[in-house]
Amino acid sequence: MNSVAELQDFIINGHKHYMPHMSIDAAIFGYHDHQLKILLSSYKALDGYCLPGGYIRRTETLDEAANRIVAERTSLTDLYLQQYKTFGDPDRIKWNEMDFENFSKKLELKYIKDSWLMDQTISIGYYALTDFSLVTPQADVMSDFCAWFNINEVPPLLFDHDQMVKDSLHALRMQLYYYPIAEKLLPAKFTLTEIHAVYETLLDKKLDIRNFPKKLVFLGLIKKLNEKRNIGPHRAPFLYKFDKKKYTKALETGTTLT
Amino acid sequence: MNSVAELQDFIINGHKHYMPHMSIDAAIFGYHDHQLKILLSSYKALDGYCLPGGYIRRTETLDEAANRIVAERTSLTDLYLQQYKTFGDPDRIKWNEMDFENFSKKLELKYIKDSWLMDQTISIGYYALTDFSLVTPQADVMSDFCAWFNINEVPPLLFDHDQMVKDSLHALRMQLYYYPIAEKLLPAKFTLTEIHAVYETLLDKKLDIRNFPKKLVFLGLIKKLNEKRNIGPHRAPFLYKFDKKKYTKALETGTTLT
DNA sequence: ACAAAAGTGTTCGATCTACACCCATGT
DNA sequence: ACATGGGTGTAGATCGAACACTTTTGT
Repeated sequence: MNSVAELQDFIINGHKHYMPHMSIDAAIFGYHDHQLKILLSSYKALDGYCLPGGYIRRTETLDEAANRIVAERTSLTDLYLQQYKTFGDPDRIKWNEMDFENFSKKLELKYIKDSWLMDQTISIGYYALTDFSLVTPQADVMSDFCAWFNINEVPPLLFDHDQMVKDSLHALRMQLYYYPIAEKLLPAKFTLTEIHAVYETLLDKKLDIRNFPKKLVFLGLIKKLNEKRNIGPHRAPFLYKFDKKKYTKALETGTTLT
Repeated sequence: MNSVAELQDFIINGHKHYMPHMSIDAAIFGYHDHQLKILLSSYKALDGYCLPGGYIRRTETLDEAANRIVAERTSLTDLYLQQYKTFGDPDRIKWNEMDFENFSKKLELKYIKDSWLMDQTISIGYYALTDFSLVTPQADVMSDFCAWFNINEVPPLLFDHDQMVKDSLHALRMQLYYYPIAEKLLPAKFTLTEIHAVYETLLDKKLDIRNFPKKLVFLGLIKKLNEKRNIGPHRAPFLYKFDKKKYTKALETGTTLT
């Protein structure tokens, strides 16, 4: 949805193609080089930031919808995506935070107030995980802007999105103990130092540098390759890769990792 | 909702008071004396069983709605209740399984086909846990009947409810390792044998009779009382109770229990 | 030779598992 | 005294946590 005309049509007729009263909000986490970020957007004439979201097409599964919504902002598909909780407090959206008139004026739209979009909405929370260096955040007609924020510098968000960030981050960290999620954040071949940094950053705690690889190799999740990477004036580190079979099996059954 | 007139009004005007396109389905698990059961209902003129469900009032939170829905079937409030997953496949409800004409005729209703109820619906899955001996299952105008089924004798269910049972049971068992859920299934004072049976039955596996109490007492979750129960011609077992403080704290933070 | 990062092994304590016999009570 | 279910302790294995020095490489 990129033109104002399309948006106008969406506002009037969207409920024929999308499920009304229902949205998906995505906490998209991005890792790169010891940093954990989250993608926030701001809407035209709304004062503040929120998680990117969208609606569910009547022909889509929830996972498909979440994938599409995330792809619209990141241009990436196939990143790690998980439903974690559904939010439905009747007062989760504070309508005084929405400035319809301003919004409509800014975009030269009509019918905002009576639109299906303005009814009470329950939101399905998804989180996604990707390498933020691969992503150029995309705004669209409704959003002023869309950008990565450092996880420790997230401003207070609109609606119940503070809660969503908190819950999604908690879910992500819990899952990290059971599922080898890190695969999507690393190149096909990576060093021990790199994967170690991923875990430390996502969990926001120190992991013993000597015990950590033991566990991963013991579990069979990663395999040492007979290659090294040249990194300048230092000892060349060995490269590792995920064992695809063990990895996908672990995604199903779960493994523990401290 | 107990009269046909109320139901008729609900079918026509319900969307003013309830969120349309959205329902809650509850997997209500009941434990008693080594048995695990689940509450199923069947709808008039629908061929088969399904999980009890309901709609969300526009003034309710999701948890409140789930509580109400569960209370309508069990007459109990305040049982252990958890949201575990939201289901939204566009084909999750096979409309050929719904026999509107038959249903309408049976209840002498009009307007079924055009009702808000007949649109595509996303369902929020909750599970609940209670002592089934405390519950007399309640049917209502829409349901023929509502009864406890042994968990191993659940017939194939309508819609995507087989998946719901599977997922909810999995969620329940996972949570049982982290949260001392059993409290709601036992009298205030209980014996080690009783709580042991609860865990073995819910997890469907053997737990060492000697190691099990060690863990619980070590964690401080339960406390030995200076009372015994008279159980006839055998040694009288000591009674235990949950340590409320530790218990509620564990509900927040989680504990592990193997 | 030195600076920078990689890589590696052992010990200790905690925890988990497995396992079998004696105890208390009522009839 | 006996039948029934209640209750307890220990040893071995496994797992996780803590910890510091040597190796490699390019300049």
